[in-house]
Amino acid sequence: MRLSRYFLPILRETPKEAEIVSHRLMLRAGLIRQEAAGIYAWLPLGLGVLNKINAIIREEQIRAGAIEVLMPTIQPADLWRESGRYDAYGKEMLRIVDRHDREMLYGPTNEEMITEIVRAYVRSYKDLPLNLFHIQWKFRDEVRPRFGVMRSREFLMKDAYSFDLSAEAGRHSYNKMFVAYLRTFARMGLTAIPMAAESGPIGGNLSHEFIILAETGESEVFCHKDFLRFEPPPANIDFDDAAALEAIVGEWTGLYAATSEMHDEKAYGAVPEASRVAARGIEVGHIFYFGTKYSEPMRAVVSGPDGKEIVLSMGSYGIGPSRLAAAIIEAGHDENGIIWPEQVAPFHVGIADLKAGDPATGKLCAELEQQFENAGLDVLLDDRDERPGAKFATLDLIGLPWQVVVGPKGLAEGKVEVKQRRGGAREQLSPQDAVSHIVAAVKAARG
RNA sequence: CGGGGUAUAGCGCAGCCCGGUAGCGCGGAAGUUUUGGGUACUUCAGGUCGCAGGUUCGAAUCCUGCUGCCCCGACCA
Repeated sequence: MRLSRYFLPILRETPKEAEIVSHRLMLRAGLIRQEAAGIYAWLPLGLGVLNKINAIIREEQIRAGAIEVLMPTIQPADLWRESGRYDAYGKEMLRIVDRHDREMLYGPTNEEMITEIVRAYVRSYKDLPLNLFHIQWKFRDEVRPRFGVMRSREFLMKDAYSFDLSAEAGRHSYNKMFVAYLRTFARMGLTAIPMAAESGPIGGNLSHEFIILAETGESEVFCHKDFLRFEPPPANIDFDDAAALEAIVGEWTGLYAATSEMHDEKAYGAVPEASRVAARGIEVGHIFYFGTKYSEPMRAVVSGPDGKEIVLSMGSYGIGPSRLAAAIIEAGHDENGIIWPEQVAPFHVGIADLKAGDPATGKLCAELEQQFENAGLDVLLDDRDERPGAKFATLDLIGLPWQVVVGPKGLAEGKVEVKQRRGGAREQLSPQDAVSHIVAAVKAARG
């Protein structure tokens, strides 16, 4: 992609409404634009990140056996009357009336709808277990949206819903998602720690929040230091091996970890002092097992082997991709801008043509661009007629993991400068070495 | 929803107290200059001063009402 033909509205100054670093950088780097309180448009660079996050989530959901669907944003109120949540939900639910005076709502979540779908088609125990997920925009009319897309009213959400014949099978489904989440966040370059959680308005009795540590996190968290060294489960894990999954979950829940709401001073005190971590965290995922909370009132049942009716056991599993984009920035930035991990970077490499219009630098830049693209990397070529300083500042701000600087000085010696955004290390390499070096590094990071 | 702010050019702000018809920096356009870490200078374009009403010869400025947005708290993926 040529920057001269792209849409990258970067801001030199920080809009005053942005308090936390991810919000500031998302506005400055041209990722998002606020359209109303807690409602954002995603600009090309931001959408690029969001799509990469979604792709990782989708891959890991499918790996764990979940199947993708897409449910609407607008739902009929009657569905929510069945579960009793229409009156229970309160003002956070955006209620709307259509031209026929039918009561509708902009969905804050989809348990009722997925239960309606499953009960309509699934009649036999042979059709289970089933886990359906979707990635869709949701709306919660927060009293006070803030921190940009970290706590917005409209937000993108991956939600998976599991259906099982028994609580025990439901537990296995829960564990599948638990393990999938460990892999998902690790692949985004994040260390997410599962913490015991309140199940809130969704209901249920088994629940974990996945929290990443960040100074600007919204909640106070306490955990054992060893979590920061845990390795995520491998890609070839057998999701049908219930015992193996239970062992992994056991390992990841064996050490103390809790948010302030669930904090137990006594249990935390039992952790050796040198291993205690008290920090702030951002919730990026939340999983629940809630049994028959919705299937019972909504009559989601199947016939068992003996012909008797079985009420389905359910769980739901959320990840907020839009919030994750901000969380990843909170976890990776410096004074100059964003530092994207390779796996979610909107472009893997940025090429700066320091003398746009010069035939020699232009030719080499075009060749480099082509070679990176041939290797499957996403490339942004800054071919604008700008001063070198402006190009360096732009590349640092938007945080692409690798920068290749092509200028007349280096070219005279047959070299280009390769800079790694994280850490800032720079070296002079031949164009060929630059390509192979970066391609190898990106492939290694992608795993 | 309680408390506190704020609204003037794309962004950041001054002007308001003491009413006289709008300004600065950045950004944008044109040009000169510069050429490896947001260069310097010149010129230009761009604003129903959030909206509605009122006071006044005259309102960005004073008064009333409304709305948007932000911050603190409570709440929350």
